[in-house]
Amino acid sequence: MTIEAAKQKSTTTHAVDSIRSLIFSGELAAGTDHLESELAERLGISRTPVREATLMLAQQGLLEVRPRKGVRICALSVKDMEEVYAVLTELESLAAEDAARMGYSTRELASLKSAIDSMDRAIAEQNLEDWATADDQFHHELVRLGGNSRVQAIVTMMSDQVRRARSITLHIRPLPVKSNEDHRELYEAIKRGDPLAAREIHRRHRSQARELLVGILHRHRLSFL
Amino acid sequence: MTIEAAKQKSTTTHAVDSIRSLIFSGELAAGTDHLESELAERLGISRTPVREATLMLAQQGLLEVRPRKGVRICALSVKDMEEVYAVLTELESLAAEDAARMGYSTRELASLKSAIDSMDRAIAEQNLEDWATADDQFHHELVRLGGNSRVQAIVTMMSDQVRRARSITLHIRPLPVKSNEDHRELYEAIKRGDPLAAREIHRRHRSQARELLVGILHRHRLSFL
DNA sequence: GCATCATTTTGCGTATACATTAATTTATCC
DNA sequence: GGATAAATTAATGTATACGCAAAATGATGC
Repeated sequence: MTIEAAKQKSTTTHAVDSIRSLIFSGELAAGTDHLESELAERLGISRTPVREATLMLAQQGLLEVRPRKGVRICALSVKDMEEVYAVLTELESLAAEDAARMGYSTRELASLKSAIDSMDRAIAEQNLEDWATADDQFHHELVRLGGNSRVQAIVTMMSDQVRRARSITLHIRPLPVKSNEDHRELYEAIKRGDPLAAREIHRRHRSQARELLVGILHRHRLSFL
Repeated sequence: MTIEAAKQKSTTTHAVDSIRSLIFSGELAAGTDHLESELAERLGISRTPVREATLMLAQQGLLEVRPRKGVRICALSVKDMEEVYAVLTELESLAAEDAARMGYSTRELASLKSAIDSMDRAIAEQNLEDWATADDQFHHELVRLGGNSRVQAIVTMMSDQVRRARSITLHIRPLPVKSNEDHRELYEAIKRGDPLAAREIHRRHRSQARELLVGILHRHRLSFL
């Protein structure tokens, strides 16, 4: 572990991080309402940074500000997940295409490779949490390599929503073995500089992931989470 | 014109709108810095709603909050415009595809058609401002018909950036005649329910628009605006 | 007993006050 | 004269105070 100066965050930043965590951990459950004053007290800070934090999180689609009713944590319907997956499919495919066009060296692709290896290991050990973490890392690396900062920002936002849904669905879906074959194939396409192949491989990958997830949600009657 | 109750906006909302306008009109020029207190005084309000507004606008990519230096209005480099166009190309093409899949009636496509007609008229009259307005309307309608609310939100954000660049480039570029042929062709594809054609037509359209704009920016040495 | 109106409470939006820290200026030392 | 350090200023981040409007509660009339 690296030694880092304890970077002092502003209270507003702390509020953003804390509220995000509370949402992801489910302590602020989807669909529930929470007053500014309640959140402020919970975090031991005043309403001002809480307000600023909620405004930002609202822009990010994690909650809704409803005057006098408190902020409502966004519930994710199946339609929401379909929307999110559609956006991710498009933008990550673009990133894959762009990444393949960049002519990255093996060294520059090391972190992508490393993410894939981590996923392999996690699957071998049947450790779903590790797999999910590595999967996040893979997708994050992919868009980083794509080099479009706006795509990165959007994908990060959308990935947040996927992560929320996945915390529910992770344990009721099959081991994502095929998923990893796709990732390797994509890695190869990027390494050999084949933009169109990279694009199509990832597009297919995301489509299948989308259908898998939507299928699960429907079968388990998880229309909202 | 419909009679509407003058909806009373909150001061924060007013601040967001005002600062946006000031940015679009160029009164807050790209690359310039502005203190919270300066903006507050300018708008005749306190710092609180200004802060909230700037935080939101920062999330939307229109400005950057730089502690102790004031907020900096984002300058758009050629790379920025390329990024924006890349995102728009992907997401609008998706919207076109989805719209074609919806099986909309002629009546439901009326506003799209109307936008195209407005563009035709504007071109005939060589009225570039009207053309730009109609073009915005067209793209807005297109993503609305696509039915993905996240795509709509993202495209709206990106369109803001295009609009800023366009206010500079509008008068130094050729009359967008070809552009309108594309729009008609897309309209037809959506009407007859041909998703793949709709997707490809719009993709091509956006690619060309992107190359046109980037070419202009380069030729005129407009690396930043 | 129910509806309507008055009253009270609550939560939010905004302003303001205050503390903190970065930037700037000034003074001092070599 | 230049550099360094102290002092001052300035801008932000945060807390608090306040007024208003919506919701909730209670009272009154029928």
